[in-house]
Amino acid sequence: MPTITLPNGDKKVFDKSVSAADVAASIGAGLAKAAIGCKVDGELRDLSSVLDKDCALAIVTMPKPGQAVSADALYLMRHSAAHVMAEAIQDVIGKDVQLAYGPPTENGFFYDMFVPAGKKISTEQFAAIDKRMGEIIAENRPFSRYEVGSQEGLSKLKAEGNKYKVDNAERALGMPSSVYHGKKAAFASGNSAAGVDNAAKLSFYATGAPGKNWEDLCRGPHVPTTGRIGAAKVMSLASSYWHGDEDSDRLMRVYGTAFATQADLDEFLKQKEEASKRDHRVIGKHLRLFHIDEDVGQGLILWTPRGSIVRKELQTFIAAELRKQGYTEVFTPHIGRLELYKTSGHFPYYKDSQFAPIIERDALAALSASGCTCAEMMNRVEGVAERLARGINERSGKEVIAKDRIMPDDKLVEGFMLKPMNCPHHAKIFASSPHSYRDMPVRLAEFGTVYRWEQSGELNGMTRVRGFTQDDAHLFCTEDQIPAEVQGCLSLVKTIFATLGMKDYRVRVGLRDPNADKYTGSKENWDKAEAACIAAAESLGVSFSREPGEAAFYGPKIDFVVKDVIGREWQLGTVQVDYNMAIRFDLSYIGSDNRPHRPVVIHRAPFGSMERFCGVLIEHFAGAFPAWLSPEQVRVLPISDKSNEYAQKVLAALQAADVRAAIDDSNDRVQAKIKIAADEKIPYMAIVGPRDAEAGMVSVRARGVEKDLGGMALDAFVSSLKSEIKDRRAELGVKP
RNA sequence: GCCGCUGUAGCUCAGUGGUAGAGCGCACCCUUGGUAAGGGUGAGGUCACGGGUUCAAAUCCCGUCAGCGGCUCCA
Repeated sequence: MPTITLPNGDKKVFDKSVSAADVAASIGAGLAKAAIGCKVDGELRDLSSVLDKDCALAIVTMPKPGQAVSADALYLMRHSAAHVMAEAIQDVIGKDVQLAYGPPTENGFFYDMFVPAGKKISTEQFAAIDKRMGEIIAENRPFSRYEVGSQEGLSKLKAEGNKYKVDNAERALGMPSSVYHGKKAAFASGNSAAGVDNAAKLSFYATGAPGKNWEDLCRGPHVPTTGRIGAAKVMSLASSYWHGDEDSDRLMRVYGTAFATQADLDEFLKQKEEASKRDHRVIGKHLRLFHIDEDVGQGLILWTPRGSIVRKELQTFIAAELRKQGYTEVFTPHIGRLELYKTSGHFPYYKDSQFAPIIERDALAALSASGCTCAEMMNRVEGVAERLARGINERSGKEVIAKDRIMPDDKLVEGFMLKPMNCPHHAKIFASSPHSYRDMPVRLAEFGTVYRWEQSGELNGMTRVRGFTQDDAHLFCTEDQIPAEVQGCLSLVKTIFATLGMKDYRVRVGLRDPNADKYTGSKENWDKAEAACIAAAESLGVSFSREPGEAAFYGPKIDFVVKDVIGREWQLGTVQVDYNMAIRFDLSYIGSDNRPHRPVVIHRAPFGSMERFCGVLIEHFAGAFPAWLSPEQVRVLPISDKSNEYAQKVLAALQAADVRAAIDDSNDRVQAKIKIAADEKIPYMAIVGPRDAEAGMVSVRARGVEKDLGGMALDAFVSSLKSEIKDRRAELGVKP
């Protein structure tokens, strides 16, 4: 006798168990028709779910025309569309394509599958797959759920010979996987297979009739019939790894999406296309902001004159803020000896993500004379590295700290490394002179360029590169100073985001994993540092997430993350507390007790890197920078040659006021000049003709405004613009 | 690094086995025009690079490099 509570609070009592569809029908024919699923006590379920006890029920419906589709409805459609796509692919490519895992995602769904050798899925088959999906949807076959006992289900899947589905089933049953033994196997529960109760069920969904139509192991839920999938489309291909484990099987991931209506799908595709026009790689080329040249190398940014202005303005801006906060500026070279990185721990441990060492000339000549090949040379370098990694002195057999691990008579190949981080150089500056507690904190800032060997497939415009300049600083402070210093770093980030009008970011506070013991430093220190990070994040006034396990092994951190136009997330600013570096470099300061103490180091980069930040900023503004950042702030447009002379006078006045201005004295008509300047996102146009010349005026146009603002006296225009630039205003505000 | 796709003029792209194309941009000429592209003429290409198949390759095949979308990674 279940009592069903509806979202509006109404209660319905039934004298026997009913399905959610029955309940919908009892409310109204319209609801029954629109229903595609339900939520029972907050859990999304099939519409056919049987309700045999009291519960709260909400019916999930297709939207009415003009109504927004609910996230639950989209989830059901996309989860169902993944089945339809998988069936279509098996029809088009072959039944021997083995399905692995196919969940809904933020904008659609994907299905990972193993494609046997000799077969492949390519975009050329998309049309055929789409067509077959359309047919399956048109057939309006029911999604039929059936359950079998766990042992029976497992035998069934094993007989089908698809180890991925066996793995899924075992995970669903809380068993350790019998087929996957990779590095991510640990998450399976500790139950033994023998302990699994056959009363536990596995659910399957047939797209049609069980035993007759296509089916898949799946926990559901789904829409009632394929026809309830409004519109679906296969989107793209990628490779993926089973369990995300790169040592494991490589799978093919097929992405698709589904929407309630074809119009929604078309709108989604259109939005994607519009977003791609804001892409910093597209705008950067069009506005000549940066260039990447094959001959220079992938992931290496060439800042063109226009882009360099944007970067320089940002650097000038932040440098002024740093002076206010008592930073001192330093300069350090782009390379350092391997010794330095043995101390810091960058070499050899992270050699896969660094450029190969630069071997000294004499060593290179000696190696070359002895017939040493390049490969052997690396072995010589890395042979040392291996002994270092073992941390054992081969003679004494004792464990030693990093620097002492090299035996004095070791025929070490000397060399340098392109710096992957600035901190070792800064640590050496700190160590170069004694410090009293009275000097602390010592804040060393540098726009330091670092180089990292990112995997080629990971490179992306300005946002993921192999050489980049961090607006880096290291704050050497006492334990007590951590909260105030972290606070200061965050206020810097806040100032930057506020000045640029960036509101759409999220903040992650990386904390210890409570169950791991990989962390450097005492528990008490960590507690204090974590509390300082959380308090600082709270003071930002924006929501943030606490992420246990996301701390670096050397300390907690606060990261600022923004999305690009395609929806990918990029980390920009970061603040990290580090207990480790001072130990590695044996840094100290003299306390009031006249004894040496360990400082704590805070690494921080409010922009993150100039490259990534500018890339994100280009997309944020769609290339339409505020006046203070614009490479060209005003373009002077003479009506005709007859006004060129006055235009030159206007240009000179602007330049004398440090305004970045240019003149368009081509023989285009003024209409064309306006179009060109608008395309180039120039903030202001000063149009001058004989009338303006006579009155000492300019006719002003502001970017984004359909018609001209009217005439202004030249000096009023210049001074108004100057103050807008000086104040770094985010909006264009010059008005007659 | 992995999977799929792509690489033709400075830019955006057409060209699918038979003499390399368009628009924009650029140069020059005409036009001297008051608010989102006036007109004409012209220059510009080892069709990413290296092999192969073929009488013949931008086009088909193999390899390399680079770009794009994902995966993995990101001290």
